[in-house]
Amino acid sequence: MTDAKQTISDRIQEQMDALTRAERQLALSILENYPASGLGPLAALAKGAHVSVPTVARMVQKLGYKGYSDFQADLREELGAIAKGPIAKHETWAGAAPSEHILNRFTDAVIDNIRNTLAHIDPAEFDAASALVADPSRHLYIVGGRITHTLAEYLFLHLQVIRPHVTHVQSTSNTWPHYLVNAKPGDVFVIFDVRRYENNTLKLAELANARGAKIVLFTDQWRSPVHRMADISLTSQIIVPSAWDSATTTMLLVESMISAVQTLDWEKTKDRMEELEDIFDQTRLFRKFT
Amino acid sequence: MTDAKQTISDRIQEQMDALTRAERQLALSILENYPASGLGPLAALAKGAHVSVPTVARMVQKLGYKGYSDFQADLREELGAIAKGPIAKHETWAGAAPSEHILNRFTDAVIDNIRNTLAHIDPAEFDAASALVADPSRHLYIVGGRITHTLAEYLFLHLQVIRPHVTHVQSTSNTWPHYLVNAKPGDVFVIFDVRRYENNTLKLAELANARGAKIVLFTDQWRSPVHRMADISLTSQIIVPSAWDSATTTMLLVESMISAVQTLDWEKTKDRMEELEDIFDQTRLFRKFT
DNA sequence: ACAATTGTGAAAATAATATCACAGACGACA
DNA sequence: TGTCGTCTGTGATATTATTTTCACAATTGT
Repeated sequence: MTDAKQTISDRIQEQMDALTRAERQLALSILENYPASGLGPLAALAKGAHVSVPTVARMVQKLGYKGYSDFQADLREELGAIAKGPIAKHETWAGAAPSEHILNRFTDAVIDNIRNTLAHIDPAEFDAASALVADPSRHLYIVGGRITHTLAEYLFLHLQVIRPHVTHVQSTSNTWPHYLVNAKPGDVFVIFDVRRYENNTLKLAELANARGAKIVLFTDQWRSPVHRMADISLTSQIIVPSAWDSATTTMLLVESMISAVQTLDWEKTKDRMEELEDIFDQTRLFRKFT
Repeated sequence: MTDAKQTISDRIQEQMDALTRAERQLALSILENYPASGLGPLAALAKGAHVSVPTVARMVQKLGYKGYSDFQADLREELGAIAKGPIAKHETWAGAAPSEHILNRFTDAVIDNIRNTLAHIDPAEFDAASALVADPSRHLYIVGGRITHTLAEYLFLHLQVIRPHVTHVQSTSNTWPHYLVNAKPGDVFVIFDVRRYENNTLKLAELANARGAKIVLFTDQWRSPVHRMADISLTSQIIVPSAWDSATTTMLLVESMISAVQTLDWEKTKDRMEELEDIFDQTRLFRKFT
C-alpha cells in the first residue's frame, strides 16, 4: 500500500544531513561497500571507516535501530529480498485474489522454485544433455516412476516427433527388462526420479549403466541416488505449500530441453512435423476450425 | 586445479556428495537464500534448516573453515566482491548463462505466462472448481487429449489419493463411451483441451453435458470450444519460444488445485495418505533414504 | 545387531555489543 | 583570543550473544 519498504541505503542517505562529521564518514563507508561491510562485526566496521566504536553505536541508534544487531538483521533481510529479485513481488500478478489465497501462495512458491533451480543449473551441462538427447544415432529411452511417468511421457510425446528411436519405459511396470536387453553402449537413458525415490528406477539405472548407456537424470534438490550413475543431473527445486511436491519446475526444464533439442536440427524437425500434420489430417483427430 | 576464486556456493555444491543427509539439508537451506542466511547467527541458520546447532558447526569444518565466524568472513568477502564486480543485473535466470540462452528465454516466457494467467483468473471460480472436484458425492472423470492426457493423469494420480470415485479417461482412446454410460447428473468432468482442440474431446464434453454432468475445463487463452458447455473454465497462457505450446502454466494450475482440494478435507486426505504409505511400505516400491 | 548420523541439553570459552566517564579537538562566537 | 558547547576518541567494564565442544541417547540404514 503506502510505504513500500525503504532500503537501509535510502534511510541513510535521507539522514545524511542530520549526521555529524564522523557519522557521515561512517555512513559513506557503509555505502561504499554495501551491504557487505555492515554485516561484519561492529568493531571491524568502525576500523574500516576510521571511526570509534561508540560512534557506530551512536549512529545506528540515530537511524532508529535498537542496536547494531538490530541494524544487521534488517540488512540481512534486505539482502534476502534483493536476491529474490523483482518478480517475486506478487503485486505484479495478484489480480483479484488476496495474497493468502492458495493460488498466490502456490505461485509464489513455484516462482521461487524456478528461480532457485535456474540459479543452480550449469548451462553447459544442460546443453550437453540436450545434445545427447538430440543425437539420432543413439537410441533414447525415457524412464519415469509412479508419478513422474507423466513427465516422462510428456517428453516422449514431443521427442517422438523430433527424432526416431525413442522409447518410453515405465519403471513401475514389469516390462522394462525387455527394453534393457536391447540397450547398446552409447544409448541414452533419460531418467526421472524425484522424492520417494523408487527402487525399480535405481535398479534400472544400474543395469543401464552397466551396459554402457549414458544417463541423463531429472531429479529434485535432494538428488536421487541415481545421480551417482548419471552422466548429467538436472535438479529442480520442488517445494510447495502442499502435501506433495511440485512437478512444475521439472516440467519447465523438460520443455526447455524440448525446445533446445528441436532447435538443434530444426530442418529435420520441421519435416517430421509436417508429415505428422498430414497423418493427423487424415485421422481427423483435430478440429480444423473453432 | 588452479584455484581461481571459487565461490562458497561452488564449494558447497562440490562437496554436496560428501555430505550426510542433515548436512545436505543444511547446505540446500544455505543456497536457498544465498548468501543472506549464512550471514546471520549460527543458531538461526540451524533453526531455518531444521537441523541442530552441532550439525552446522560440524559442516562448516567439513567445508574447510576453522569455525562459523571464519565461514561468515568468507561469505562477506564474496558478497563484497560481487557488489564490486560488473553491475550484476538480473533478468537472466540461469546466472551462468547469457540471456540469449534458451533456458533464460524460455523461463522468461513461462514467467510471463504465469503472470498473465494469474491476472485473469477469478479466484472465486477457482474455488468453485476446487469445491466441485473435492466433492466425494460426485463421481469424478478426468479427461485428457493426445498431449494433455499427461496432465490429466498427473491430476488423477493425486486426486486418487485424496478421494474415492475418480476415473481417468483418455479421449483419444475408443474406450471412453463405456465410462459415459455410467455418468450421472451432478457428476464432474475435468476436461483438458488446449490447442489442437480435439474432436473426440468435444464430443465427449457434449455427451457429458447432455447427461447433466458438471464440466470443469482446463484450456488455453484461445479457449477450446468445450468452454461453451463448461461450468467453469480455467484458461492458461501457453506461449513459449518453441514449436509447441507450454504446459507448465497449466501444470501450475493443476497443482494449485490439488493443493486446494487436499486442504478442503485435510483429515480425510491424511488418513488416506497414511494407508497408502503402509501399502507402499509393504511393496517396497520406495527407498527409505539416500 | 552394528555403525554412522543426528539431535539434545548443557557448560565453557570466546567474541561482540552496549555503556560509561572523561579528555582532547574543533568550530562558533563574542 | 578565550570561552562554550558539541563532537569524538580512549579505555575500561558490564552485559549479552554467540560459538564451540562435550557426552549421550535416539534414530536410521546396512
